[in-house]
Amino acid sequence: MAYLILGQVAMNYWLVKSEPSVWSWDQQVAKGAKGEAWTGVRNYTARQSLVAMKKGDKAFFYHSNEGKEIVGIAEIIKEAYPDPTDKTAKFVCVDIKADKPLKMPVTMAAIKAEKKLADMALVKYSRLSVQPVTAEEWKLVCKMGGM
DNA sequence: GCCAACGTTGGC
DNA sequence: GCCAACGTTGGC
Repeated sequence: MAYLILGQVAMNYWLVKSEPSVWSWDQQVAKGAKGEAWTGVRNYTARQSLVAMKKGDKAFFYHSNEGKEIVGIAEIIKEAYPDPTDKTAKFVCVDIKADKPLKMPVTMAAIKAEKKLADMALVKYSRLSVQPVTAEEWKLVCKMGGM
């Protein structure tokens, strides 16, 4: 059932992945409140999530390949618009800013070890770079991250 | 560095 | 529209 908080639909939660050698959490933090365009997504499943993102939604920031851990929480500050780096004009991007780091990064190993997180897209669809996170998953990962 | 998973491309 | 070949992602 959908419910309302102060007249707004409850926010949605997401997870975005980046190889830290390409774009890291620290680089995201350095961009501050004005954030940065999350470009380069070239997968239609991931695109669906980008389109569904609303301003104010939160997203886990995951480091793939190196680290393999959720390191921080980002906030969507601009909803989907055409990705300027996409010559085919089919794909979109959003702008995100760093919100806050997790006190303790939550590793892929820790997520796999937690039975309640077995259905996370991060585990089931390991190649998907932008994905939804349920409110239950969000809460649990935050707790594991010392938040 | 390997390779499984899986999305995309292109010949038919 | 099918499907084999190919390319990419990302965990290990």
